[in-house]
Amino acid sequence: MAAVTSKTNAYEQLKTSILTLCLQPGADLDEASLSERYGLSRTPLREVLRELAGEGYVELRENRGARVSDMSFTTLREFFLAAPMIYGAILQLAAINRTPVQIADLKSAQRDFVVALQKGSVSQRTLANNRFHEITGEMAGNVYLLPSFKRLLIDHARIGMTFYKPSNNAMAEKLSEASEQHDAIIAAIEAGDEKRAAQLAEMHWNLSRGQIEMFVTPAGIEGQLGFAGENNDKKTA
Amino acid sequence: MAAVTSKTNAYEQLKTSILTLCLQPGADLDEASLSERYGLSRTPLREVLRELAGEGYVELRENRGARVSDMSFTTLREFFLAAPMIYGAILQLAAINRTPVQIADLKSAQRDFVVALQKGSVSQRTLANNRFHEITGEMAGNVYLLPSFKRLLIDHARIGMTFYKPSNNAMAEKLSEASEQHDAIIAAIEAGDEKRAAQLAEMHWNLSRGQIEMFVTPAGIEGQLGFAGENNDKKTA
DNA sequence: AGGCAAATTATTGTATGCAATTTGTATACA
DNA sequence: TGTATACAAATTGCATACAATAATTTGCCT
Repeated sequence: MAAVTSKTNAYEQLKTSILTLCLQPGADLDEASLSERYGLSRTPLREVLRELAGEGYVELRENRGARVSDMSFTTLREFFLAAPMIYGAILQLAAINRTPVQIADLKSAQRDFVVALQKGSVSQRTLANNRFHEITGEMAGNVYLLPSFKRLLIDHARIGMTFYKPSNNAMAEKLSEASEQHDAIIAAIEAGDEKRAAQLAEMHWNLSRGQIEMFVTPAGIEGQLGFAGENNDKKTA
Repeated sequence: MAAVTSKTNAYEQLKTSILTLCLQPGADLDEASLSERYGLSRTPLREVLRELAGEGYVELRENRGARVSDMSFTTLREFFLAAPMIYGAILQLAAINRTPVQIADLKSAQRDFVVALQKGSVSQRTLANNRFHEITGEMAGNVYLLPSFKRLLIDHARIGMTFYKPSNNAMAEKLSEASEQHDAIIAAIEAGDEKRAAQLAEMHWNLSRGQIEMFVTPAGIEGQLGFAGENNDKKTA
C-alpha cells in the first residue's frame, strides 16, 4: 500500500473516517455507494474492506455487508484490561530496540501533536496522538504484539474522540499532561530505560481512564437541583 | 464464514496447509493456479488471500502476489518473547470468564489431542493442539488480545511441525508432558484459578522452548569425531 | 385490520475479459 | 565479459456483467 492510487486513497480515508468517528461504530458500509464515492469499482473496494476487517476497523457479515467495528461498555472494559499490558510491553521493547531514525520520527510526531493540541481540531489531535503511538509500536519491532496493539489504537482513538473533549479546564489540563507524558516516553526510549518506559505506559492509560471517569461523572453541579444532603451549607444559585 | 462454499473451503484448506507446513513459509502463492485448484475464480480467491493476510497467514506485496508468512531466527526470538505474556494473559482471563460449554469444548479438544498423540500424524497432532489453544483464546473473551494470540498460534503450530518430531524417546516424553499440562490447564480454568493458569502458561512455553533447544543441539554424539576435551575418559565407539 | 405469502427490489457474491505492472530473456554495445 | 536496453511472457489489478441471497413491498386471505 504505497502508491497513490484511488484504492489506497479509499483505504486511508476509510481508516481516518473510522478513527475520527466520522463513520460511527456499527455504521453500515454499502459497497455500491462507497465505490462510487471513492471512484473505483466494487471489486477493489471489497478487497479494501477485507483488509480493514483484518486490522479490526470493520466487521464483515456474510451476504450482509460490512459495518464499522462496534464498541460497547463490555469492549470498553476489555480495552482497559488489555491496554496497559500490551502497551507496557510495547514501550519496553521500544526502549530496547529503538533506532536513531525512529527516535527522530517519534519526536516529529510529538511536535505535530503539540501543534494539534494548540490549534487543531479534535480529529487532528486524535490522529496526531494516534500517529505517535503507532511509531512506538513500530519501534518495538515485534510482529506478534503488533496486531493487538494496532487493534487497541483504533479504539483508543475512538474513545479519545468521544471523551476527551476539552469542554472544561480540567480536561484541557489532562491533555497537556498527556503531552508531557509523551515527552517523558521519548526520553525513556531514547535513554533505553525500559523500566521507566513500562512505568510510563501504565501512567498513560491511567490518565486516559481518569479522563473517561471525569466525562462520565461530571463535577460541579452538586446541589444544584436541591437534592443536596443535610450537611450542605452551600447556597444554591 | 459459516456456509460450506468453495470459498470457505479454499480458506480453510489454505489455513491448514500453512499451519502444517504443507505450504512452507515464504512460499509463493499464485492466484491463477490456486483459483483453479480450489475451483473458484480469481476474484473470491483474492478476497480469501486478503482475509488470510489480515490474520497473519500470508503477506501481500503490491503487484507481486502473495506469499506464506515468513519465519526466521529473528521472528523465533520475537515469538518466545511475546508468547508467555500473551498466553499468560489469555489463560488468566479464560479462568475468569469461562463458561460450562466452553469447558466441555476444551475437554473435547484435549481428548482429540490425546488420540492424535497416540495414533495420529504430526499434522493431526499439531492441528489438535492448535484447536485446544484456540479454544482457550475464545474463553478469554478479549477482542484486543485475540489478534496477537491468533498470530502466535499460527507460528506455534509451524514451529511445532518443525521441531517436535518424536524421533527419540526424550521428544515423545516431552509430548506426553505437554498433554499433562493441558489437563492441568483445564483444571485450573475450571476451578477459576487464574494464578495457577498464568503459571501453567509460562510452564507450557518453557516446555516448547526446551523442545526446540533439544532439537537444535542433539544429544548423544559427543566425542564421536574425536574432538572431545582432554578430560574425557569415555571411550569412543 | 392483521398476518402470511409471493413477487419485487436492493445488495452481496462470483465469473470473465481486459488493462497495467512486473519479470525474464535476448540482443546490442561498451 | 559485463552492463544496459528493448521486447516478450507471465502475473496482478480493475471494471463490467451476471448469479445468488437477503430485504421490502404488495396483494391476498382469514
